[in-house]
Amino acid sequence: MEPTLLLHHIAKHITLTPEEQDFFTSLLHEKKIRKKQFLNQEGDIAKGPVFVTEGILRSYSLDKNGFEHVIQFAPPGWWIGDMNSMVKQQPGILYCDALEDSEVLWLWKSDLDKLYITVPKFERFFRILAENAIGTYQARLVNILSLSAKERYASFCQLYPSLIDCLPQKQVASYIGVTPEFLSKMLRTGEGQM
Amino acid sequence: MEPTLLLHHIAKHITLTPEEQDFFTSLLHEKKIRKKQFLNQEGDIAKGPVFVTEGILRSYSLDKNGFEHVIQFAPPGWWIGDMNSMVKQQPGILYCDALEDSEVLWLWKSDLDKLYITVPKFERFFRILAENAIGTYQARLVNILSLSAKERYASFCQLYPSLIDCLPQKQVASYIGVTPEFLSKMLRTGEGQM
DNA sequence: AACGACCCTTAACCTACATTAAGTCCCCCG
DNA sequence: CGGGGGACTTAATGTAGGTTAAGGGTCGTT
Repeated sequence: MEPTLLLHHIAKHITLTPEEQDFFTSLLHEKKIRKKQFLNQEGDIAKGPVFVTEGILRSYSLDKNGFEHVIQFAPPGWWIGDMNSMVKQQPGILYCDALEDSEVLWLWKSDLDKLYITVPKFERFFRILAENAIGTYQARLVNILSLSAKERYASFCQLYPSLIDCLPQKQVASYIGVTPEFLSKMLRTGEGQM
Repeated sequence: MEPTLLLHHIAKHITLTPEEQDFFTSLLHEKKIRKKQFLNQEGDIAKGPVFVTEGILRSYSLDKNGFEHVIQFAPPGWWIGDMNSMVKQQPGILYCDALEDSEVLWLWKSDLDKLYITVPKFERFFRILAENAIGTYQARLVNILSLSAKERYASFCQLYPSLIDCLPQKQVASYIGVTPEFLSKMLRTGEGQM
């Protein structure tokens, strides 16, 4: 197991003693997820928080016509999952799968609850994490509600410069909320203006 | 000041000693906000978290054509604000105003930071709060991305049965992402099906 | 009582985006 | 080497929802 990325990530917000670090690490599980394999499907109950160490995962919903709508991409260093399902241990509304062969670290929700009690510093860590996520979701909502498709694309490019050219175009289309056909036309036509 | 609602709200998730409760209460500020008055405007730096005790607030963005897009409604018992602005103390992207004469309790971000240190239990409280908010935002995104306007309206009615008939219709329209004219037409035409 | 402010409605017209349907390219797998 | 599936494109046609413009109702203020 290679928890270095995750431990660095944590060290940015809280300072752990070696023992605390070891205890935390002992709760982690590793999982390899090959391209197109699912981490979760709609209706599943999320086991616990999931941290990406390699590859790219995505979460998405499926509408009644069978179309996918990407909620989030998760390259290495990101967390992913259906929050309501994880927190309340209820069936989720999101699918979660790998766009490339990937690797994640995760822990059981029940172990996380124990962790909060034995190492309360983690309350702080996950609070900060959650607050940042809220900021991101608020910004995303503003985006979807108040920008045109072209502007949403521009905004995506700015926000995820690293993802833009390693992701199939149709995934980007799904994230910004248009069909692949329309994104294709948009990129051809609108080389210039907005 | 009337912090009962807020204290009840807190007691659902953590248990405070009388002293802790007093200390927390001593950090609170009360503010009355009359209808149409602003709590925050775009570009402001949020002072700290805001809890609604009376009335209704809303947060919204303003697009480049001057149209409003409601991000959230906050009746009594809800928190509201621009999370990125509050957490990172940077200019926000949201406006926040009162739809009715309202009353809120709030604390300075700097006092909140002190509170986390003197009463670490609050880390837990705000973590839980933030996690629930993420669940709500995820669900809202799924809604916007994968439902039609009619379905979004139905979903809104289900989620906020108490708000639906105390809110001007144009506010609901803005929340579900359509024009007031279109919502009006929708309600007339589609009495029956979906 | 009357003014304005605000909200809701209606209806004609408009457009950003979806749908459908071919067709190309390319890469992976047999 | 051959073929099939996935990703991308193109273009014709369709539609959900926007825009514009006008009129009417209600309420709070003077």
